[in-house]
Amino acid sequence: MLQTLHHDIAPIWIGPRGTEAGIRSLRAQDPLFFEGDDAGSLYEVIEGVLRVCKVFSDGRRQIISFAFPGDLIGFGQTDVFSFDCDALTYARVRAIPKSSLLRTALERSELGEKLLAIAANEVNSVQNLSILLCRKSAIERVASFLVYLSKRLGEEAKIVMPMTRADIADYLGLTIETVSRNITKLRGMGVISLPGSGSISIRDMRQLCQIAECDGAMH
Amino acid sequence: MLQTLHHDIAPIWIGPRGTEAGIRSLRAQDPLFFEGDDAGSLYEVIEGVLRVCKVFSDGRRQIISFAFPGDLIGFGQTDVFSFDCDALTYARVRAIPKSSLLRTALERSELGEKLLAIAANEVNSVQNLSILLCRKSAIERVASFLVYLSKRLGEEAKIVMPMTRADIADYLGLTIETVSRNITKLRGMGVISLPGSGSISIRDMRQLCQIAECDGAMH
DNA sequence: CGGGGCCTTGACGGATGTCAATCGCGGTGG
DNA sequence: CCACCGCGATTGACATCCGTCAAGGCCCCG
Repeated sequence: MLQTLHHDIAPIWIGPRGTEAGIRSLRAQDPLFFEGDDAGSLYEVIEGVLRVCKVFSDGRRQIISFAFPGDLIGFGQTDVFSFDCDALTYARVRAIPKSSLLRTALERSELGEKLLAIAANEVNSVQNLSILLCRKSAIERVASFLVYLSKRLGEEAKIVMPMTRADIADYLGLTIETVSRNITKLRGMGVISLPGSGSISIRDMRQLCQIAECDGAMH
Repeated sequence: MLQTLHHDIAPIWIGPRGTEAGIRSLRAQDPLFFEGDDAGSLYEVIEGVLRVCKVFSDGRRQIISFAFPGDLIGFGQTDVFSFDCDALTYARVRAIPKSSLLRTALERSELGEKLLAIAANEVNSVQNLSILLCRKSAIERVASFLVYLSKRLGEEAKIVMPMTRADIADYLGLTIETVSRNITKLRGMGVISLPGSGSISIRDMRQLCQIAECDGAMH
């Protein structure tokens, strides 16, 4: 399911570990790159949350993924990026030149397998997102998203939301209003509460998972 | 968009080219493997069309991809397959043991790049499918699918459909009825015609692409 | 000629999108 | 300190698209 996106893939980048080489700091709303930029590097998120999205000529926007610490951005992009990326919060990322990535992978055979594992993970993530987008109702999507977000942010009861309703909507393939209505509905069911602006508390994770259909079948 | 799925990636598998080693022949409806089977090999399609799909406990089915000659099935699967695969038509596939894949990739550095390119392609395919599933109306999806199918089957005017309406529906995230209605609508618009059972002629590819929103933004 | 898939077509209902009004909160300036 | 403003979120009314259910047609094959 959604909450399995990008899990448990350890960073494999050997490079200049202790140094600050290739580190970029971003404030909230700062762009990391735009669609069409040269994709000579990929990025490993060190801190913060970033947003990867594709904007269409008619204004429609699809958020492809949110990237949390440990995630890779831009893996599998060939010559130029096919999407935009910007920071939702203060964030730090490490740039990984693609050349060094390939060289490292070739020098150390066990890394080749990790590369394949990352590719597999990437593919699985997007497949799971597809299934979510095409087979789940609005409330199931919202519940799935909250479960996913909780896992990615450390399983704490109170989630400080790094993204707006519009971001959630564009990720889940819904409208702002539908997201809002279903968050309200979940609150009415006692599954979550909204302790203050920009945060959500999960009061009944078990039930939230049931609504999200986190049952065995989904992976 | 859709029609860019799996394009222009040449087979990289060196192995016993001229021989018949690892070749499997399938009749229509024959399974290639099931979810949970050992994923020790992936498969390159030589001839025919196969269907990759995931069946859920509640009976819902999501077709993840159709595989045409030149396509790879099972790339990125780790220990066991996470989906079923069967043949829609008579088909031949070449089994590629994963061990030989990794070894080959490591021995020849240019293949590492091809592996990355394949991974990139795979990720892009699924991303495009996500966008289709979550941002397009039914008629846009059907039109996209027909454009995609046409490209994959050699751009001939008359398409002999290898799959049923149910397959199309489960690929596009629609119902059989909605697919049927929109095919009828496209016929009414003069964009396609149905010369006989199991085939479709594209009469106005330009307009079909417009309906599919094959405009520049989509890839 | 009859049967069984598969496909098409119609009627209807419900979930979600659209449009619009309002709320709540934080920032800013008087 | 308070009033105002602006943005995001919420809520409501309504429209629309698509799914559901049901009937019938087409075609292949026995």
